[in-house]
Amino acid sequence: MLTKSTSEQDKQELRARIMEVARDLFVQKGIDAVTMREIAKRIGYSATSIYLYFADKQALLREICESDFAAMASHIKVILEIADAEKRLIAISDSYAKFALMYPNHYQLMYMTPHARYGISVDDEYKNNLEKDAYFQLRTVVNAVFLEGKFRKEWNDVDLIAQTLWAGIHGVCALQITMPKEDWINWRPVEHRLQMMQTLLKLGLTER
Amino acid sequence: MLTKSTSEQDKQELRARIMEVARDLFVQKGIDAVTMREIAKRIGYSATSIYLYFADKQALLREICESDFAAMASHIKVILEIADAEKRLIAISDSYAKFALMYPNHYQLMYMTPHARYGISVDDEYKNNLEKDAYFQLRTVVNAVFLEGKFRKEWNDVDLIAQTLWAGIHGVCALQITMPKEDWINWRPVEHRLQMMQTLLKLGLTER
DNA sequence: ACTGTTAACTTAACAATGTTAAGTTAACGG
DNA sequence: CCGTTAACTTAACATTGTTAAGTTAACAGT
Repeated sequence: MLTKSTSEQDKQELRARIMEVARDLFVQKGIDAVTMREIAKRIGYSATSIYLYFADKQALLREICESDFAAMASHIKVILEIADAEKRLIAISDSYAKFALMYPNHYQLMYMTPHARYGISVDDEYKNNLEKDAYFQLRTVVNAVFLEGKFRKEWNDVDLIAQTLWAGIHGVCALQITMPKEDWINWRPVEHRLQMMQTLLKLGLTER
Repeated sequence: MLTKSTSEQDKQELRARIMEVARDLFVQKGIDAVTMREIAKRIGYSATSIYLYFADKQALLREICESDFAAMASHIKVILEIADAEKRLIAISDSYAKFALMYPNHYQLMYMTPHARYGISVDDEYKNNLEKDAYFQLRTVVNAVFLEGKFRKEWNDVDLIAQTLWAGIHGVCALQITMPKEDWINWRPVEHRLQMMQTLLKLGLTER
């Protein structure tokens, strides 16, 4: 406002700042509860300035989502270094859940918001990419364990296995985020629920 | 509009009609995308008339949710007649998933919307009630199976078991609803994923 | 049949929202 | 130092949830 972001770098920085502030607000108050004017005030510009950097609110949201998908994948990526495939699988599941519960609102944007409704569509760059696609990471690890012959014979569809594992962890996290303390349910600690889910899935997959 | 709803019965009917129409719109377009004026137009009254029957949009939403919780519980209730406890458990899980996938938008309102954010809080009448509380129904059946000694010894916390089972089924359904066809995931049919989830959980819970 | 009274309903209005169009002004090139 | 352009702002619009102020339908009593 005092000075204009004229250089390419300044513009990129301002763009990034808008995304940061917007994500914080989205995450804190919900997408529809955040106004463009509020975002603008926080970055010290007028509301309409945002439209110089993003086509509209939806586009802003979409970019935030994409960047969060990447953040999650990079959060998980270190796991892929682990040598033992089975340990890798446990670790990736832990890591996924940890991300979900540490950043519940990011997670909500990414995996609990009906994408079609908000016009979210992920760029191709994020698909089937070990760096940027968390599902692909999981599938890859599941495949490694599968190739080592660690699963019961009846489980021979790697995609099906990965998707079921995903659903299990997602279910625990999503319920925790949606109904964190509905008093009529005698909730057990989310860590216990996660632990149990992992154990059940593992027993079902591997024990003979 | 031509005639006024003066008798108690007329008023109740109009109230119910508002809820019906509003639910249809909510599930079809999302809560925030539906305007009071749109609901009003469909019932043939002015927008402000809705406020004669519901305090505000949030209150309307809350009542719809409550009524849907009851609908689900009643959908599940017939299951409780099944004599064999283990079969009852399978059936309740099938029935839950069936409801979720048959009425994805109801389900979304009920179990995938952060309740706090929309000020949803369920009336006491729906809690710990075998007629109206689906979680309580599940917990009851889990308890019956537990008392028959069908679970492995290490699983001795009935709430924990029920919550983990719930999370498993919920995870499959919720992912299906949120990302029904994201093309970069090689989705297996949701029926297969459900089947596998149930099998894994059962193996983990019962097999020695 | 008329007339109040009341409760059901409508219209008008408000502040707030996303977004566009029209103005300003800062910065850089000459 | 001036003119052009791109960055930014102000003004404005249609739409939203909601409230306040009006209208009118229905029923009760004469």
